[in-house]
Amino acid sequence: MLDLKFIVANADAVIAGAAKKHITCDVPAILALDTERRELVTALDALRAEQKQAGKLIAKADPSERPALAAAQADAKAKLKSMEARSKDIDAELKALLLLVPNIPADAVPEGATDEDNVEIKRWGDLPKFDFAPRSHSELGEAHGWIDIVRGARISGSRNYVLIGDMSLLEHAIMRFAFDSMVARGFTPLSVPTLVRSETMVGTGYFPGGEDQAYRCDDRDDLCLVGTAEVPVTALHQDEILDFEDLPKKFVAQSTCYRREAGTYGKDTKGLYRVHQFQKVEQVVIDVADEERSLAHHEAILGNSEALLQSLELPYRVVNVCGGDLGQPQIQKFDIETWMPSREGFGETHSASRFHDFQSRRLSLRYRGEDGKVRHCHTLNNTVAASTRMLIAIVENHQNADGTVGIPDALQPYMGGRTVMGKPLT
RNA sequence: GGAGAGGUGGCGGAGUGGCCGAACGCGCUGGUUUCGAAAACCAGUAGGCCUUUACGGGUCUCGAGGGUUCAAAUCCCUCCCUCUCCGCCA
Repeated sequence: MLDLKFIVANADAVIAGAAKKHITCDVPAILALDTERRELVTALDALRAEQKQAGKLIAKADPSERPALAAAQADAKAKLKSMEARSKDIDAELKALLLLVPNIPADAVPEGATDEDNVEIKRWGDLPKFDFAPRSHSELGEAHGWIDIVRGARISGSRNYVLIGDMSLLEHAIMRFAFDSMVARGFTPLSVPTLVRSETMVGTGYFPGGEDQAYRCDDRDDLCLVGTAEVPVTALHQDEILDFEDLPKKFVAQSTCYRREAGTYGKDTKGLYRVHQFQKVEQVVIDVADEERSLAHHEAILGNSEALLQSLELPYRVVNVCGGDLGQPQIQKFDIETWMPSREGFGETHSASRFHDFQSRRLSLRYRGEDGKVRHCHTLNNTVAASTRMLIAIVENHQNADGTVGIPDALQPYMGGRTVMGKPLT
């Protein structure tokens, strides 16, 4: 959410920002409502002041005079009531409109409509050259009995899976390696709820707009399953005023992630690429409202994930996500795409976002600055490792001609010291 | 799921209709004192909104939302949350 005062003062920039993101929002309606709101609040406050004074006079007056004085307040009372009702309506309308205004993308965000317009800014690693026909992770998974899609679907419907044996171990190995490496970098490990109130989904910017992508419990509980630990972690200090000495706060959390993937029928149906549930280690940074510091954090959290991919010996590229492919809340986003031989291309594995105070304003996440002033924090986050897409990349990139898979050095300690998984396929 | 208790400022904790945005204590900040520190003493110390060049003024908020009243932290209703006991349970 943007600051209403900021929108009023910078309406053109807000409109231009929304256009760059290809998102529609009604700024003129917001301006009109705000004008009405100001006039109303001024009048309302004056009336309330009168009312309070009158009340105090009644308290001091002789009891015999009270009924008459009280009766004289009837008009003011009625007027107050209708003004308050109107005021509440305006606030509600304004809030609803405000929640739909997107954050303004940074100048460095490229113009564009879809992910095809994202701009590659970096490439690392040599693409694997196979002197045999490489197998997809689905083929390897099936041949080794590592992945069971059929039973996954039988239990839980399409886009569900069961990992078996070494594949399950490898999943745990990746998650633990990712988690440990972030703790080693000074991030505070967190175990958080994956079931959150819809209010928290609004606070982090997923609602309104993303309802179709989230699983929601039934009406008995107003709870949603999160699509990422970003949600509970960013919301950890909501409604608080933090001390600037305690910032930045850097968190790492592993969680199960649930995604409905509505509207993706027929897309990426094979294998583990697009699934309803996976594990993910996520990094979140909360800091003071300083653009330079936010930028530095953004580079740092991007670097953290790059380091992970490098130690897993996986080729990847970094793209600067274009305006049209940016979500409503982000100032800027860098995606890391890791090479996946079966796709004969790079597949998105990481997403590093910078929000400035967009989320913290919704969450009422603030800090007291050195000057004593209270401001909204800046927030950022990035994937460290998402289980299924990492599994795809590792298994496909490190496969051998005989169908075995080399375990990257970094993961070997987490795999009982083994260097290879799977028996040679005939 | 059943029964009960409770949600007040950074924390503890008063306050059961008007003088309460809120006693008192702790904490924190500034000052006095001191060679320095501690202690003591004095002062200050929530946030949102409107208004004002500024100083300031006004208003709202005592878990959330409604209601009663001239007037609500205080009375009534609904919801949320926490705690205790019982039941169930990984």
